[in-house]
Amino acid sequence: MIVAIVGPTGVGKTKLSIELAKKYNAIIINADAMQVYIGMDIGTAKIKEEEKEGIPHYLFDKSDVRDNYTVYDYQQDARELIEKFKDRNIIFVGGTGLYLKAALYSYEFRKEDTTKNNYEDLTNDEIYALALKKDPNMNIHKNNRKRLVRFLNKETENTKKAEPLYPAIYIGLTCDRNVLYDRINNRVDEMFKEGLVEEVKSFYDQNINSKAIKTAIGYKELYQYFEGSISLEEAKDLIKKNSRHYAKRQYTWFNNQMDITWFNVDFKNFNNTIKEVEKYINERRK
RNA sequence: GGCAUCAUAGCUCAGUCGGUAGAGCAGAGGACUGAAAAUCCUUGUGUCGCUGGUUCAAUUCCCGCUGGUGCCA
Repeated sequence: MIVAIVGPTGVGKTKLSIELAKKYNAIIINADAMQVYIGMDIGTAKIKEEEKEGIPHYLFDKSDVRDNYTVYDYQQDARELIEKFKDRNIIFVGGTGLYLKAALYSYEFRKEDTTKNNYEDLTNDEIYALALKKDPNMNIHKNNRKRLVRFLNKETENTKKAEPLYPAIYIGLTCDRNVLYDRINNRVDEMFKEGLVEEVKSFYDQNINSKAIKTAIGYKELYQYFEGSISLEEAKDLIKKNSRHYAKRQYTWFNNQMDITWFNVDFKNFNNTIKEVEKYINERRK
């Protein structure tokens, strides 16, 4: 059985994953694009060693921060684990919808041009025109330069709609939007107390400017602070804001890209939530 | 106390030489096949502080009131 626990940042996915893993004697596989990196701990709210309660965790701390770990790598690694543990219960936990879909749905990544032309000297309109020339049905917006360039560098694109490849039970954790935003804000304050600034500073001092650092919320903003372009307070507020925006995008993905069953989290009595989810899983696996 | 100045969307503020208003941020919705915590798209009606006056018509001009800010006492 494969269970995937999804939802926005800060709803309690990690906690639920441990409880369910204990009940179903499952292993846990990370489905979070940033928790794969070694050393990015506080800022990614990664589970601590003592919280794992002896349950095997995979694809956490998988890559060096300096390396570019991509969806493609994730798909390979995740599917390898699915095969390896096909006789066991597997729980995916994480908020990166694309990673989950790449692992569990029929995503096929096609070969890309390795010369990596980034079309730097072309305007958005010119790149857009090139993409349309390549495929008139292409529907990437002309301002989405990053995706247009990627599209142009690909030999072909798989246009088939992605179907579920590995049967899985999708559990979505959610709560009232205002409650979630409060939780996110408070969690950022907690991260600062736990030493987020020091964690990020050590990367900064090592002169690391990798994709992971430039991408991850909590890291990119503190880099701006170290570089002197914003104050520490501003960095903190930015982290909160970006986390809120991120949570919203996660909802958009999970609501529209995957077939999720949502559960409202009872923060006062988390056991209620666990029981509700467990009941649902037991019904579904019959 | 006197003089000046401000009061407009949740916030910061534009603006209307008088015809009931618009940006940024916040918020909301959406897209998504090798950077995904990324990248990109769509979305702004609110007693224009309160009361009265002038006017066909006032958020806009005028009197007063209330509150904020600054300067002078």
